[in-house]
Amino acid sequence: MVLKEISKVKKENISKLMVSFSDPFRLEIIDLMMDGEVCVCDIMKLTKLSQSRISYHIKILKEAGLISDRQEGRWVYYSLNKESLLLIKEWIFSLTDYSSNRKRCCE
Amino acid sequence: MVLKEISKVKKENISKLMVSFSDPFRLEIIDLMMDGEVCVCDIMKLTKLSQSRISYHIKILKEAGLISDRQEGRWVYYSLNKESLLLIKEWIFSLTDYSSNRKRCCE
DNA sequence: ATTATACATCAAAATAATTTGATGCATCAA
DNA sequence: TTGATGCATCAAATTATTTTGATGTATAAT
Repeated sequence: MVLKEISKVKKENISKLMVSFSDPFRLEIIDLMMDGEVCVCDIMKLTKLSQSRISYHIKILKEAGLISDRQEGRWVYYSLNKESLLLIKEWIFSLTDYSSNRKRCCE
Repeated sequence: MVLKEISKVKKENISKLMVSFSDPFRLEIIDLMMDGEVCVCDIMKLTKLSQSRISYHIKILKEAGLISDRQEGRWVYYSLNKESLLLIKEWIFSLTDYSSNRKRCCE
């Protein structure tokens, strides 16, 4: 699969996912989620970011489809979304596998 | 490998790479490079972006270490940098493979 | 009922990224 | 050596993102 063969919808998904990866604090949050579900309060304890700041970044991640949430009482648990991760993986593969047939331009 | 086990230097590289992926025009440029080397003039023809605008995005990609350049006369040819792609690949793997040992938080 | 907790959302302020148009610097052709 | 081409770089203007602090909503404990 080559990037340009990816459907427009998928491309937009990938674009949003990449934007969601482009902030260091979001990378930190993603990092935390690799150990399993976390709630905002956990992230507050572990990162010292303010609550609304975390909620903001969570929203970006959610809108990119990267994370899912699950409410339990007053808590909302967030976790990484496998499908999105696979989409990214697929895309990265298309990037890394491209270059067997590279050619010189302007010829 | 887990994200938090990645060295600080690598993390910063990944962060820069992700930022470099976070713009739709840069994704387009990357897309073009998947067919092989391109010069700015090629990108101009193929995308209708202005020259300085392309140079700006090229600079971001270059500073992230994602692309390499090669000058030939008046032309500068850009191409994707395999090593960076592998770094990303490694990172994505750590993300997708994490979740076998997920646990509930706050326990 | 009242109060506290967990989180979302909002508007304003602060900060950062992008675009534009101009200028500069090599390289090359005439 | 003059003029054209390919590209980099710059400052200013534009646009987008992030942060902050306040307020709102739902849940749950007292």
